[in-house]
Amino acid sequence: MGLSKTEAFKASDTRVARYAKALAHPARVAILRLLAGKRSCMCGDIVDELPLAQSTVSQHLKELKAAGLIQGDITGTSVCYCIDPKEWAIAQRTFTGLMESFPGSNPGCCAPMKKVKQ
Amino acid sequence: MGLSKTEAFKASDTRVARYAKALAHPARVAILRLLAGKRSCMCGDIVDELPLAQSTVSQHLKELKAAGLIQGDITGTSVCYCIDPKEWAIAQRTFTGLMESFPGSNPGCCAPMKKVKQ
DNA sequence: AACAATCATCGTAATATTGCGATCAATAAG
DNA sequence: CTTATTGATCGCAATATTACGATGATTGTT
Repeated sequence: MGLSKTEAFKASDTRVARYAKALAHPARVAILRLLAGKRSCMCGDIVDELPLAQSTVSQHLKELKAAGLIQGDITGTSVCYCIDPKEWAIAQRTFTGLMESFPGSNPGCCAPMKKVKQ
Repeated sequence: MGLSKTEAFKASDTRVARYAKALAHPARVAILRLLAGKRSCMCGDIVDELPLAQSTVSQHLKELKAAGLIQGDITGTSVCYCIDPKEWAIAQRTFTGLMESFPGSNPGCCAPMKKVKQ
């Protein structure tokens, strides 16, 4: 079906998935790194840095914006995109919250016998 | 086209995207939380906990395994899945590495004038 | 050997994503 | 007013994802 049954899961899991989806493409990660590093970036500069067409980059920016991670302000004919610090902090906590829920080691788990093939 | 031009991006960005993709579905996040919490989990238990068919869960497990985040060991007729501590630590560093690349605030960026519509 | 249980895989359908060119809207420049 | 420039949006094509039922393979049980 292709339709994620998002409603049927816990809100906390859905939130992780939402942020993760925003990071699930190298182009979007690259964009975020550009914005995080330069702390300000014109849309045109981003397009120049990536091996993608302008329309494609615009779409990725749209997704990052939908996820709340970035915001864009119009300055004349160009647009300045930058990271939304508040949302970024939430995303950071969201990821560390998941990652730290694992104690760090798995003592008695999965006695190392035969690995499943798959 | 639908084919991610993965080759054209930096390896570090692709790595983030790979882990993020594994977390980009609530069901997979839920699975990881189950494994992280119980520190050992039979496949059957996971299926019982999720509102998805067995074959669908199996597919999600396959993706998590492909991402390296979990491993599965056969015990008789059932399979014990658990988190791969080593890979999990790498993923953790990968995410925090990205998230911390942002200083935390955006002083002079994007003078708050008109927000872009989109 | 026959049967049940567990889980992977296959086939299929519905939907989402990725990417591009073309076009549109808005502002700036002449 | 006309023309660039910038960036969003539309429409399309190719591919990926999500989900399920059916089927297979493996192991345990009778």
